Amino acid sequence: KTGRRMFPSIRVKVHNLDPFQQYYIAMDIMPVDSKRYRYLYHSSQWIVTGNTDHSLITTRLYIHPDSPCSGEKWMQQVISFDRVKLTNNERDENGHIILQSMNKYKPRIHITKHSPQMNLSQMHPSQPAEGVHTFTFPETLFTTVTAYQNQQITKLKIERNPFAKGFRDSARNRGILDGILHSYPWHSPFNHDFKPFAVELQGSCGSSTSLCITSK
Amino acid sequence: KTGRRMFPSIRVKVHNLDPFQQYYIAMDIMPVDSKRYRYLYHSSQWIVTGNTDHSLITTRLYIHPDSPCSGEKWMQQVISFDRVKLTNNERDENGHIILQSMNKYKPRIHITKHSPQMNLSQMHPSQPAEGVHTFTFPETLFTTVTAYQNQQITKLKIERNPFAKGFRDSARNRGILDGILHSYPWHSPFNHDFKPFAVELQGSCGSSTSLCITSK
DNA sequence: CTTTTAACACCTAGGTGTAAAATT
DNA sequence: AATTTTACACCTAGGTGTTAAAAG
Repeated sequence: KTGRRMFPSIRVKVHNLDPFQQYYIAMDIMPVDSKRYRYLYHSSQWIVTGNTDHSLITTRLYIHPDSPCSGEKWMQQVISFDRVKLTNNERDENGHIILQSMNKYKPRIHITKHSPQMNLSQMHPSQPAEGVHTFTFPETLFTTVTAYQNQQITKLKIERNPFAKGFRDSARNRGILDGILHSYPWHSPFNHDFKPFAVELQGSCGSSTSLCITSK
Repeated sequence: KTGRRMFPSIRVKVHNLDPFQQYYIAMDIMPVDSKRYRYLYHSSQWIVTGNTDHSLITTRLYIHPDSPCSGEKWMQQVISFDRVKLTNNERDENGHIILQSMNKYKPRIHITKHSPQMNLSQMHPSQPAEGVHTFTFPETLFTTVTAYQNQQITKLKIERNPFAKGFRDSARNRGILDGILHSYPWHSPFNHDFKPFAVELQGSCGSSTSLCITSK
């Protein structure tokens, strides 16, 4: 039970940080509703099949391994969350993010100044903590699964994830993927399925501060 | 030019930290003298062949990747520095520790409380900084090389380093290593050679504070 | 019936000493 | 002649979807 990475991983760029200030950057994943879904293969759509009580599980926070780091260095790089791992094991002891299968989720990015009195555990509750700036991107909404429900997603993963290279059949899939990639350039959990998004969209910007974050 | 790990890696246990205080733990490597050495194969010993000016190179600090971390968690685990990398490239830009070949060095372990006004760069100069506790272990003294000078060291590495398993010839080397291991249970750089040490020795203890560190 | 688990072959990524070549 | 660099085969370590079995 080691957990699984998300495949198209979350990658962001940050702007307008204070170059000389130290910051923590972290990610967590919030449910978008309290519904459980099922995929209808013949009609290629997700339908609601029940309810989920998310209030029982504490959301876990993934602190970016470069934290803490100066604003200058954060802004120089594309910040990748490709090492974050997801699990559906509610008793997980490896610090992975715990999600429930067949539910919809959306990742959040948190940025906060590095100060000793700031407890990182203050970052992830639903109520925003003082001094923590949180950003989400609508296009990163995804549905968790333990087995792929959609052959297009499977093909996308095999073709784009380097670790799945062993399943590539370049001759057969050539051309087929082009249309898929255009509408499904994104995302995933333990095993997964997700909504399309438009590439190069701007993410939400914190208007009350000078922090700004962009999806990349 | 990626640098090389040290093989028997530095592994320490710490005691008497404040469980609720945050600490940084780091390592650097100091020259033990200003001499350059050569190995005499026929007499199996190192002799002085010249001088080295270490004052031109700034010592680099390897901050343990778990830093910063609470005293409680530091004390729970064996702290391993197996990921530190050494290089002889004076223009290295990967943050590796820069050493010169055919010289003698000794690693140092630094522990300091995590406070925002503490600049980590204060840790590694020769003059100890305020609030930084430094420990060394005589048994970890080693000599740097680019090619092994001693067949016993080569055999030790092949037999003990998991990444060198491909060179093991269990039939031929069986028994030969026993005597070697008893007198050479230690250490290494880019490529390397090193002095013996007695296992289970206690390391130096900071008597002016309650910090205590033990080689493990 | 649907969903989850576990073992698996097949990859990426990177740490070894070796041996030949290059450097000094 | 001594030392360093480079490409290499051979490992460890770990991330894929697949598949059959297990669980519900």
